[in-house]
Amino acid sequence: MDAYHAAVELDAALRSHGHRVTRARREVWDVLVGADEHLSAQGILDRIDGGDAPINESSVYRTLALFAELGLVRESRLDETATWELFHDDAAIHLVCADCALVIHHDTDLVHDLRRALEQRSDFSPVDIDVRVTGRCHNCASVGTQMA
Amino acid sequence: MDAYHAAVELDAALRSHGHRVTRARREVWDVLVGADEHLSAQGILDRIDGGDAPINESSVYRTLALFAELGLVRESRLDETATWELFHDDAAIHLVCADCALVIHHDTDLVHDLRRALEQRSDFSPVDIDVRVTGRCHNCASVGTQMA
DNA sequence: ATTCTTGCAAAAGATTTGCAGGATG
DNA sequence: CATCCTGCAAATCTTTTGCAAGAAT
Repeated sequence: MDAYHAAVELDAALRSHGHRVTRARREVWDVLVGADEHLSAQGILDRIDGGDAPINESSVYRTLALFAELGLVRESRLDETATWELFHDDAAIHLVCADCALVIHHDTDLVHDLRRALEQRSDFSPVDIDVRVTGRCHNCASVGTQMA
Repeated sequence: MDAYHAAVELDAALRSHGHRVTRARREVWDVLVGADEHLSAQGILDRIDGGDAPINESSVYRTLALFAELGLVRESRLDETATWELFHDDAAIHLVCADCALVIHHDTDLVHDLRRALEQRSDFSPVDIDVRVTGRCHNCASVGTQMA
């Protein structure tokens, strides 16, 4: 998503629900659009500080809550602190290295399989599927092997 | 797992790693063995209070951290507060109702499939797979239908 | 102009930590 | 009896909230 379309999307999403377009919201949005990873509230703040005038912590939280409500972002609680990323409706799952905390995005249609399987249950209608795999990335795994 | 075997397992796990068997650890363990759901630290405390002398909050946290380190329990962060349950190496995934917060445990070997698929990647060795599905349970889904 | 948002500071809630006394091996 | 654990209270950290001033429509 390029900057122009990102801005238009934010604008439309906000206005169509009667919300105002403010600097805080644009800044947070820009950071999320530019991020290749999920970011914590602090991570977002840090990346905004690098720019011009700072945005207050609480404004970031309020903005993220609003974005989530509008379906623009998704909140994860993979770790002790919450993180956010742009919403994307794909089959990505997260592979988290237990040693170095590297996060790999991995696409697999097993998520779709799982969704299909769940949809056949009469007692639960799935909406959101979140898969987190903990393990060891290539680097950390090979370090462990050398020590053995 | 009956009470006898549960006690023996805890005893062995602790002693084999040089840790002592204390009342706090037994109490927390008993609660977890008897629980049919994941419990928060507070939930564990509440269930202990019902018994005899109370156990301190911080002891519960320290105990849970130790249990997790020994692989006896698994910590989840499905919600804003962490919850714990006995470790069980099965294919259970969690179905969480977005409306009433009901949690359904669902067994599916798609988790094993996913593990197998991941093990073929050269760059990541999976250890733990955690699947959380948000959606609507039968009850809440039918309420939504009636309103439409 | 009106009402929505922000910044600030304080509050709230969960989890962690230091330390002295008590329990365990 | 030497050391590990616990309880207590205070600290820490993330997230939330009230309120007056500032910005957007």
